Amino acid sequence: MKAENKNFFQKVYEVAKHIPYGRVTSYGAIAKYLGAARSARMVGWAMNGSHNMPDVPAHRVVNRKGLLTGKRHFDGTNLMQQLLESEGIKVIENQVVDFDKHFWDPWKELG
DNA sequence: ATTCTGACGTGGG
DNA sequence: CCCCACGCCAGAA
Repeated sequence: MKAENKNFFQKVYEVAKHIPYGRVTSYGAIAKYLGAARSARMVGWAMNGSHNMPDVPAHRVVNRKGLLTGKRHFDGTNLMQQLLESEGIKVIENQVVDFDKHFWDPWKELG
């Protein structure tokens, strides 16, 4: 793991921490915001390492369709969905309802 | 070194 | 909307 990646991870965590309660965003949005639009997968990988990090709501990060693709990386089978629903976000068939409505744009909030 | 695999996204059909 | 192919890059085997 290169030093730059570590910084990249840190940036991802920082952005993720800013996701407001009851809002969601996509991996691609974060990647683009960080200037790594072509490496959206790395954002997901960064989330893989977010387990150690406190205050990193990985459950608020989904793919572009609002699909809870990372649900299996959480403990249990529906922890991710539970967390989202506890924040007032409806989830049906592993998919966020009204995704565009709950979508949080990093550009809009962070500049 | 090589070949998958994957918490993704885009574009064509 | 769906499906498919491709680009992307870090790990695992």
